[in-house]
Amino acid sequence: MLSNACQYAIRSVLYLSIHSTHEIKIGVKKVAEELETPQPFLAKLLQQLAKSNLISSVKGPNGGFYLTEKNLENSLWDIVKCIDGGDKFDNCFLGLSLCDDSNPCPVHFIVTPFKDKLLNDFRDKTLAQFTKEIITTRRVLSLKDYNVLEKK
Amino acid sequence: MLSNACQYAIRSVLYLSIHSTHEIKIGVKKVAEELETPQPFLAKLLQQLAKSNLISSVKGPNGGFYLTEKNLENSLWDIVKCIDGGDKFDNCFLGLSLCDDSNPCPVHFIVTPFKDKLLNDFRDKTLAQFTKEIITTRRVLSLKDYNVLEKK
DNA sequence: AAAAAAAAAGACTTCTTTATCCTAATTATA
DNA sequence: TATAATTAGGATAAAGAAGTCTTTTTTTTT
Ligand code: FES
Ligand code: FES
Repeated sequence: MLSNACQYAIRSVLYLSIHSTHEIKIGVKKVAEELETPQPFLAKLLQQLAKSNLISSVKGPNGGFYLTEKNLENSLWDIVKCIDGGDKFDNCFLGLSLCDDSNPCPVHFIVTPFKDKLLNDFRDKTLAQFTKEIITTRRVLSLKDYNVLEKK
Repeated sequence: MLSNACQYAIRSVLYLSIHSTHEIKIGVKKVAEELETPQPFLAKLLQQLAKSNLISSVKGPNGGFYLTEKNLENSLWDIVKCIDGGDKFDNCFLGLSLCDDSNPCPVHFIVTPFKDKLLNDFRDKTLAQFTKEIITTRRVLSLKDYNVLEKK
């Protein structure tokens, strides 16, 4: 559904949203390590997000990426739009050129409620809200330490 | 979610399920035209489906593809398994290496109910049942004539 | 002012998916 | 039996996505 790139981007922004502030900037290297994503590829994505003012960045020593209060007012949907484009959820699940209630494909009414719900969630919640939920409900952004935990 | 190839395959099988019988076989050319899919590409897919005994075929004049009673007992999921592989729905929506209730990503509990429902629908209904539904509820497999209809 | 650390930018490579083309094998029918 | 229609199979091409590498620019620190 979402491209690889977009998945990386979303997880990165959420990561920054949790761990960065204006004072604590985080470099690509760190983010890529924590999320286990290819570093140079992620760098491109963060650049693109920064260019679209979805995240903030500062060059030079102790520089890096971070989110401002304003950045936190954006939604996950803004990230998807930036990386994958805004028509990502418009397509018919079976590849019809148009997804439409009046010409529904055989799985249309199974798929659309879900798409609508997801789209709403992505569009209506700010990153700030989303992040708060992530923290209180202990959602994970990386399975980096999963094996370690299992070994215990 | 599903690959292009798999979407074509599903629509083709449903098309055959509606329009073909042992007596009425349908060639790739016809199917590709009706569904507006690239012909040689679709040919490959139908070959693959035939090889896996999901559809039947006969060569030569008046030959083509069709579904037997037995073919109709298969499910959409069988088609997905044949073309995209059986792990298609296992992946985490945000790209974590594992999708799992005990290490849920931020959208896990939004996404999984849908995936489960879809997977059940795909797995539990036979093509025969599915097709019956398609006919009684007038679902569409192609928007070939959509523009024509609009023009009227 | 120099050096070092980081992001920004662009060119390039690799991999996967999608799609096409050509030839062979099979079968009905004239 | 010859011919034509049609699937089967293999090789190849084109496009897009994913990922890498190198150079430039900016900024902090010494
Ligand atoms: S028409 Fe296929 S999902 Fe809406
Ligand atoms: S863990 Fe991400 S969708 Fe299940």
